[in-house]
Amino acid sequence: MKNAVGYRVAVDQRRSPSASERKRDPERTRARILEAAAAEFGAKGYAATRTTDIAARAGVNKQLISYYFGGKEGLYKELATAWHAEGTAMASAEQPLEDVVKAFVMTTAHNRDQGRLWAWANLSGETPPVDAEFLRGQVEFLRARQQAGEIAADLDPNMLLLALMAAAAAPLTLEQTARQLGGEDPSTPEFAERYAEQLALLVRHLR
Amino acid sequence: MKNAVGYRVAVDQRRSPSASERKRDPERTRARILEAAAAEFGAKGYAATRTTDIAARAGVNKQLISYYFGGKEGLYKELATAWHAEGTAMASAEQPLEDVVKAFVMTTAHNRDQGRLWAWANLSGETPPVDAEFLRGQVEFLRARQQAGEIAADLDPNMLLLALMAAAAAPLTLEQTARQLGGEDPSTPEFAERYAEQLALLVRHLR
DNA sequence: AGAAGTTTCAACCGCTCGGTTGATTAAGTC
DNA sequence: GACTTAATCAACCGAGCGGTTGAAACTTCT
Repeated sequence: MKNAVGYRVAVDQRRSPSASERKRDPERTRARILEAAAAEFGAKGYAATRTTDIAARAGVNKQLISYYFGGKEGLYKELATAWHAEGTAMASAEQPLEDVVKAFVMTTAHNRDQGRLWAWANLSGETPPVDAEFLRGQVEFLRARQQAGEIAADLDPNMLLLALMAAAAAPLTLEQTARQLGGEDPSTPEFAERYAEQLALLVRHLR
Repeated sequence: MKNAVGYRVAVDQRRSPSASERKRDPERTRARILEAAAAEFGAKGYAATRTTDIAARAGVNKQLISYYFGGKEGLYKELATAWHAEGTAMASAEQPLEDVVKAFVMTTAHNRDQGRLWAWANLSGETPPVDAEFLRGQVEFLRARQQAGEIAADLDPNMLLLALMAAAAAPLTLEQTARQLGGEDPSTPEFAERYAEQLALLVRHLR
């Protein structure tokens, strides 16, 4: 079982009091910390995040961060090296490109914390937690769609993927500029919906 | 006269020794600090930047940051509220859209520090240092191009601008992902050139 | 040249923050 | 129920960082 952040949680259930009412529950604590950390790191970036804030949000003592993850950095790394499963799945099918792009946007719209983490990592020069596997798959997908005549032949799949990913993540990565632009809040599901629609429209013009 | 960062420098020249050989030169010092700060803030973001590093890079004593800018935050704000002149100019003409997009990419390719600063600001939730004026101008430009039949009628200029800006800045904001993608260094002028070409190609398909 | 003001610097200060320590409490074991 | 082990917490610690201080070095003015 995985929680929102993608971590194993409460695997074995053999003790009497049900997991939810136990006073001490390491799995739950771990999960809480991870969730809080994703939110904090996502919101402020690694350097500006305070371990105290993570602990407070998780409702636990800050020492537990060291206890479970070996400190701030360990916690961050755990977060960074672990979400692969989520996004990877949705790729590679024979769906039309526009649907894939739409899904892309909606994925970033939920999982905002993950997406922002990815953006932070990119800016700070870390190798972001997206395996090359996934990227290659997406490029191949684009190439296939191109061969199928769904994308103009003069476009380089690599470059196109880069542009599309950036565009899809724009409501996250350029949240403030987006807000300046339309006056509305780009973090709402409604905005994501409309934006996804527009991007889909855009790629439809690429054939 | 303005230096690379856009600040007034060496305004009056009435003292005997030429500015370049003076031992003490407040304008030069200010300019050096600003340049170093842009590089450091751009590279690591506000929180992770150390004033010591800025001073070292500028080759001056760190106290001068307080002396001239009232501390780290003052320095940052100075940097943030000041570059308008640069980008604003290049907009609004009657050029074809593809050329504008190309120029967009190339602008981010030079001025990397400024662009990264903008990206950091966006992520950290500050209102980024691009005045609404400029953005409105760009939207109007897109609308005009649309009316001229250069862009499909079903696209919303606001959304399109957001997507295009994100895409144009991708080699900056998604530098690491871009590197993973093509194996090559996305910070080189050559890459920017090719990427700009591709984006231009892309928008050409939007009509 | 000498005074006055400006610019620069080395040393220092206080605070914040991540991490550690050692005690306390709950859970599992026999 | 005693004993062992795991989980949690409050208090403390040292490093690192941004900022301040006070004096020295340079410029300008008269």
